[in-house]
Amino acid sequence: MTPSFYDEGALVAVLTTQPLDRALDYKAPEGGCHLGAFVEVPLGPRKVLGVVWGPGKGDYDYAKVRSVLRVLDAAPMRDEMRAFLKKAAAYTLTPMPAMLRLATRAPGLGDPPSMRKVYRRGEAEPDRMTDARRRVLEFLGEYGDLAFTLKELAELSGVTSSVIKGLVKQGAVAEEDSPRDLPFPPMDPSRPGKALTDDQARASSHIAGAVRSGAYGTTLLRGVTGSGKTEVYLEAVAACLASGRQALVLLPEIALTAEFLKRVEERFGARPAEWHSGATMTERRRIWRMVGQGNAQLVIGARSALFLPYQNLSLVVVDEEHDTSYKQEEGVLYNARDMAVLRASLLGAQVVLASATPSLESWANAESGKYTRLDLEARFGPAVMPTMATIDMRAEKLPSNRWVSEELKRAVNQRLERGEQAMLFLNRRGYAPITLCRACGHQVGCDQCDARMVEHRFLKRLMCHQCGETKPMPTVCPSCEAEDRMAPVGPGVERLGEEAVELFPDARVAVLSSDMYGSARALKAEIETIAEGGADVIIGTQLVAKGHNFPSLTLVGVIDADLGLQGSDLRAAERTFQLMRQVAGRAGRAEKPGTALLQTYQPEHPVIRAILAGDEEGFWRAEAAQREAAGVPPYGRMAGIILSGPDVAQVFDLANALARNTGPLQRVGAQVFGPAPAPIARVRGRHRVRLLVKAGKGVALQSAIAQWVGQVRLKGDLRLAVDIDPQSFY
DNA sequence: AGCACGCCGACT
DNA sequence: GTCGGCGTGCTC
Repeated sequence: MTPSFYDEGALVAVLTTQPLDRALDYKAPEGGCHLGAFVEVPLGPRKVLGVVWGPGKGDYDYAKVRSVLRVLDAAPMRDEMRAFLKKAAAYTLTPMPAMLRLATRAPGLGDPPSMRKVYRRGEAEPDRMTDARRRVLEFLGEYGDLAFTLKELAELSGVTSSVIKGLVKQGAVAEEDSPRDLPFPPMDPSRPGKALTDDQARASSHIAGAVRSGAYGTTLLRGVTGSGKTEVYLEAVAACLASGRQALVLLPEIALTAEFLKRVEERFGARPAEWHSGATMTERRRIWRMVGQGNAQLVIGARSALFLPYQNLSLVVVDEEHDTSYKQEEGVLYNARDMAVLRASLLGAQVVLASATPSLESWANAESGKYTRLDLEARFGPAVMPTMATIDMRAEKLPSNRWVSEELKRAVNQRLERGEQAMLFLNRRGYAPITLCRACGHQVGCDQCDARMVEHRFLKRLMCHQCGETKPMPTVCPSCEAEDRMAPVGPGVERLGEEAVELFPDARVAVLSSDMYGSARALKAEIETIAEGGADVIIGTQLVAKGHNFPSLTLVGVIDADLGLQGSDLRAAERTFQLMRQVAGRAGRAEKPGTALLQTYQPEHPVIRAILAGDEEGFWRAEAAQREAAGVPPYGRMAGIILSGPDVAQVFDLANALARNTGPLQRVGAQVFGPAPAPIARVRGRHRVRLLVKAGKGVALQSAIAQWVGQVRLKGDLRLAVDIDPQSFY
């Protein structure tokens, strides 16, 4: 049993955020420290953040052991959180310091609570009363004992700050210090929620009961778009909050919309803590501290919100659980959906995985009984799932550089006549995916990566979708120097937008693509304007499929339904199925029934047929059988090893050395494939080589991989990253 | 991660 | 002779 308190001078092991491979011994500071305490320790000439991780090992020259400098003003990290970080690190093969960095992603953790001056009504009366002074005092009188900042008070009472300063001097206004990081307003779970159908009520009371039980459990909440998944899990959140415990709702970053937050605010009467990449440093610090003090009951956040220091977390909702953005693809490679389940299992908390189109992993876990499955079949309100049909593009005789078939064009025109919206979906950003020289056939590629550059006419530049590098559109071929022979090949949303303007001259056409707006905020504002009727024809990439509501949209045309089917990715079929279902789900959400038309060259393809038939169970079963036969996830295990460095030969030498010495892998019956150049073989000037490891389901893959890659030493600028359960195979 | 130490090329 | 390149190693 580890002691939970260390007296002054006792040896403690401190895990720091510095990339050392183990915790270092320190002496406990004056006054001692708790296990899990956030501390500042000396490391060489610097002071660094750390956490008291346990008793010191005592294997270091005692004369050299230094003392913890101070204990920070934050609640100690809980045992459960330390266990979570350890298990997550072991699972993802991430060094502990990197794991701790994830859990301390807020600035100024060591600072004392930051204060600011606030102003309220004072005891005294001013010597002379003026108009401006009267306005200030009347305003403060109206708000009783509330305090305001100088800026707020000046603006709200319509005076300059010097008037207030004058009143302070005379004691008519009191100036006091107040902590800058204020608690979040309490949520009120007793406010009435939306009326639930029987189906929804059953689901929500099941989850609420599980939350109250205080035991771990995961529920897969499956429901088509508009079936009321959000209402159901918000009721479970209400039950959790009502019992005085914390709840977390994870969303893909893009789905963290004002629309969603408004619903939450309406349900609980106050704004929850919002944790996302756009949050300012001040907001981050406030949320981190308040979550740790139990003064933020509900957090709505993107994946990293899972690493906040909750005190009594009892429910984690992972909305759109199939969304690939839950997988962090840089730095610490983790899947927030899986880590949510891990954290909850250590806590005795409930997880709700919500999706219209679950991942095959979650579907299989429900099939095997690891998760409880709840289905919401009835669509909320009068709308029904859209009618779906394919358009066989083999029969179409489209002129070159045209992508919209006659049939789709007619369908769009029909909607326009009725004053409804139509959407053309194409999952390709930019104007054209390829820029080709008509004289020599040269394709313009990125100088830093091996990716082709994509023309963005909107930006008047070529862009690399791998590294973001841009360059001006060349007028002379970089290869054969022929003049004015560079031509765009293939469709992108911008080009499709041009075609739509020609085909539908009287319609307002809007192109929605993530790179066309300066910020996520601007993009979300634009989506809202369009949803409210600001456009007749919407051209969009993948982002339109995620969570947003277009009430008068009744037709979705998928320009290239085959796009996701090619390629070697084992999840290609699943992705296409999910994306098509989600896009189709955009149509006809309100009173008007919708139609989805899929342009395809492979109308007989099993995935396309499954989408049309709406036979989801059939699709999952067929897909599951194929994956089981191939021994791939979720019926087998995989890991990717990405080696990178500035010199190709060196990177390949390292990869070959690994591929030759697979002893630790063979002992567990795992196979290695490769080395091969990664699909994008060069990114930002670094060459990338990939090895794939495949193993049986019950295999201790991580320890075998750790032993295996531990055989090589990384010299110079070579990097090795292990990706457990890779999502994309890049 | 930083920062020091140390071992080889072009300068005063 | 030395200034400085960045490869290697250490931090309790």
